[in-house]
Amino acid sequence: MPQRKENSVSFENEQALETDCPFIFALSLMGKRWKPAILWKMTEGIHRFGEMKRAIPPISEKMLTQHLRELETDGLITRTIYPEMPPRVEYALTNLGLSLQPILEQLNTWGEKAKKTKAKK
Amino acid sequence: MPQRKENSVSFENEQALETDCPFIFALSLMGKRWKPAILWKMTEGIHRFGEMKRAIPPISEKMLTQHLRELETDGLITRTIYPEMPPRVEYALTNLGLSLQPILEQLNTWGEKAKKTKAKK
DNA sequence: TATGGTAGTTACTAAACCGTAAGTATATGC
DNA sequence: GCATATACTTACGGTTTAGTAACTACCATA
Repeated sequence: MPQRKENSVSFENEQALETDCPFIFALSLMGKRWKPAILWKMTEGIHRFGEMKRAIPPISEKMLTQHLRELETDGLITRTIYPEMPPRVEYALTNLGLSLQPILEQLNTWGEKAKKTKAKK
Repeated sequence: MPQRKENSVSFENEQALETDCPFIFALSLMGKRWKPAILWKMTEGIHRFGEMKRAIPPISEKMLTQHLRELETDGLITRTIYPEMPPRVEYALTNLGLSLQPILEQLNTWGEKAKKTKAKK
């Protein structure tokens, strides 16, 4: 879904970095654009497309769909369709997604500290 | 240095996200492109421009400079110039930068786990 | 028959990012 | 006088990402 040309230098660089550094691989899964916000909201108990759209105001439907799909194929969330009318689709964190939570919290705390440090200057 | 047009929607979205989420703010400081790799190498004792260039092979000089500058203005590293010939410049982690280290390690561990999870499918 | 609600998809365009290659300054060694 | 070394800077153009707006499908209700 990230529409890369497979022979571009950027593509090759990214491959190389992700291959020999699990940390960069981790960031490629959860560190992109709206993904942190989505994961955050999910830990707060938000599970449906429409709810997320309202909870993360400036996100567009396109971006929300795209990121949810990627999180799904990367094994961080699951997607369950309930064949009702109007349709209902629910997203839930997998064990892998859940195991990220404590790290998210720590980075959050670090971010607060960094913000203060920066503000002082 | 991230050359944003201040009236673009992307710019406004990013501002909004960083303002109300310290986590996304944190990612904006250390989660971009080559920054993790740079920070990683610095914790391993690499302090000079040329060393980093060699330690992170596919990085270009332009990107290395750009990221070092951003890390500096964000308070994660310091830059010290020694007026010698040929010139010598040394980079070091600040306390804020150092305090990131345990989190980097955890994300690294998580990345390894995620990689295995993905490989199984 | 028209409206509303869910959960999307698609085409188009604007913005941001990244890599390449060339150039800067200074001094030492050959 | 030319190459080498360090640590950059700049212009340019291609690549990638993000946002907008319009559109889809299904059924229930008024």
